[in-house]
Amino acid sequence: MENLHPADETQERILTEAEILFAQKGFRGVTVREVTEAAHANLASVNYYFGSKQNLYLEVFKKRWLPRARQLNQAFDKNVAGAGSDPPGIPEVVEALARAVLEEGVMSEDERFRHHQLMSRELAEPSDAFDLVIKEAIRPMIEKMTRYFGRASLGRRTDREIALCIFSVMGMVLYFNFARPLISTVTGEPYDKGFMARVVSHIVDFSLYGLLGRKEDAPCSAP
Amino acid sequence: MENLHPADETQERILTEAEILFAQKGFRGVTVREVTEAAHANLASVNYYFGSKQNLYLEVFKKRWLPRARQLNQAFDKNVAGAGSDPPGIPEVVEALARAVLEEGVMSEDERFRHHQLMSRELAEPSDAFDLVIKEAIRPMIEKMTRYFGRASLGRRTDREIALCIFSVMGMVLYFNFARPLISTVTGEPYDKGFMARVVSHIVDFSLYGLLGRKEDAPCSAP
DNA sequence: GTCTATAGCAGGATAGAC
DNA sequence: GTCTATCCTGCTATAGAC
Repeated sequence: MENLHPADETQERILTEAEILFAQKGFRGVTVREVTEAAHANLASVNYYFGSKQNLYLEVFKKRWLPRARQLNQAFDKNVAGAGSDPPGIPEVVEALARAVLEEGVMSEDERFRHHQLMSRELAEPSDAFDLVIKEAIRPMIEKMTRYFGRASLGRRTDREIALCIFSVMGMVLYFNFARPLISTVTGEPYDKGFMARVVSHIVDFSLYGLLGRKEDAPCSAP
Repeated sequence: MENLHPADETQERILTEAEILFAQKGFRGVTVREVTEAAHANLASVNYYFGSKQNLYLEVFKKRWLPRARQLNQAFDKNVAGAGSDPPGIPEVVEALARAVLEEGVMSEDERFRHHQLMSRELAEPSDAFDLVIKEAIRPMIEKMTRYFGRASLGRRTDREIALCIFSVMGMVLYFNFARPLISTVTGEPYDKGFMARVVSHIVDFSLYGLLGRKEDAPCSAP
């Protein structure tokens, strides 16, 4: 007779629920009991499949986070290529990035939110997964953008200045994710699709022209 | 005979060490044992003076975080006033903000770092202290900046767009603090005074002119 | 006010039946 | 592979001696 929950499916369910909970409350904030209950699995299953809670956390990054990071990376490439201009200019690259990272595309709004939450936690308080995040996802992305920006000869900026610019853009992007409680409290607006769309075009506009140096009659967010 | 550790001093020591630890590891990551040991106080003293761990956390915000937030706020005002121009322009306001928040002034580098760490944690995962942070520190600051920016008639931006701009600047500022592990790993540079000075001028420049609209070639609104 | 001792509980991990 | 029962550690909070 077949089992109701075959092994590999149980593993998958645990990974799924673990990721949701780790993103919400961080490693320390989550208990193994919580995870297994959410996954409708037995308390012992985490240790059976993953050896320890710590290793489950790492596996969430290896099996779930990393593939999505690569998806985003590909979406970015596709967006840049889709913009047409060759070589792509700064506006095209920045918009491609913001779209890939913030807009509903390959993954759902919730999934993307979790993705950034998990990453933000690692960036602020590194653990086992930090190296993996840096080496496999962030550094390649930064190198790619440095090449784009360098090729477009970004003002007379040095590589070091370009790195600061990239961090600034990343900072805005992540901030609009992790500070959601602040932002919706202060603006009084719901964090919905419409708001996100305004955030994306704001970030593009702000990154390109800042507060003062706007293109005449700039695009910015409409309503 | 006088006591070696009078009551009020013990309270103060506990607050001091608690703040350091909460900033480093968050509420859940810190144990009462850790705090009392660091403060050279008894395990029972946290409950004696503060009632509970949760309330100790809240008191750290009331007694330590808030006064410093007000100091930063005053430093900001002073910087704006010191810039001379009346009414102050956008560049003056942005620079005054970045200086107040990032540069070594009223408080030490470590102290400022802790301050932002504590705040970032609340912004991402609100607890009891969230309302206090918003009402007493962030909202007043945002309102003040909205007035400055509005008075300087920032392009033809609406209040809603101005709010997004303010969040963007805040996002960069906080990101350069909380993502230190990432930034020093990727740049390979130490997070010292020299680096921070470059970060401040980068943030000012980036906020004002973005990637493209630099001073020399893109005057649109009045400086 | 300070300290020791401990109650009382939650958590991660494991042994062993099925 | 799955599940129950349990061990053991480490936590917050408190009682009560000094």
